[in-house]
Amino acid sequence: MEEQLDLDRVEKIAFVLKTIAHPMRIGIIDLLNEHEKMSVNDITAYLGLEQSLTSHHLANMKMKGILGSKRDGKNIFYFLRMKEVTELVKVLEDVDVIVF
Amino acid sequence: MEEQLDLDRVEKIAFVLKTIAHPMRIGIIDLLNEHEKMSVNDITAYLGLEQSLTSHHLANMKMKGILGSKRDGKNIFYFLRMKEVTELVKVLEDVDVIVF
DNA sequence: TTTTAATATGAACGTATGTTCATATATTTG
DNA sequence: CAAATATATGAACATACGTTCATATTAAAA
Repeated sequence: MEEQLDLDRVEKIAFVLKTIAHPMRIGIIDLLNEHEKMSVNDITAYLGLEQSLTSHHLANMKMKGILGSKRDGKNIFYFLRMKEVTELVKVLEDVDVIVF
Repeated sequence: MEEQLDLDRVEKIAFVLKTIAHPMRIGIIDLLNEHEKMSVNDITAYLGLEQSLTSHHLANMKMKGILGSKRDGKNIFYFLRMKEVTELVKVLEDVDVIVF
């Protein structure tokens, strides 16, 4: 029936979308979808970014509940906490878009 | 196997996510998912925004291929062109998040 | 053919976001 | 403990984005 806008609801949804709406963060999600957990170093290598930038992206997604992390010796391993985000990627996999 | 980052792919996916990652744009998608087509006036009323702001959001999503529009007299009706976006909303519907 | 209604457009502005760089912290190894 | 390795942090900066406001365009109605 969709009578009135549910602000909390749309804000929540937009919040998650906003958090993952970045090429490198999609890359991270893909990787963690196929690897269970992964060190910052390995993620950095895969993305081809600077260590610091990768770390910022990871911290951001962790803070917002998308990822989790666990230290093991010198390494810190990140993993997917909000598994649903892989669905988002899957939905858009075959969509065709004109990117600017 | 996920051996190397496919930049075009993640950029495409991020592009769509970025385009819809806003509370009011989620609201618009919901509305057009339940109504087939809708005038700017009605969308504006539903969202409780200024006419101009609604128009900007609509133009943005149209330009990027998410929406389409068709004039009928004084009115312009918008409709969903990229139907897949409703799936994105659906996936996040029941996720629980701490929004800041 | 002037007025009203519906919508679009574009400049201006503040805020949020992504990136870089330099440095800090933690853990292991020699 | 000193050095090396892995990661985090925070300031600074540029750019992108959302919003407002004033005005333009288009179509219908009076």
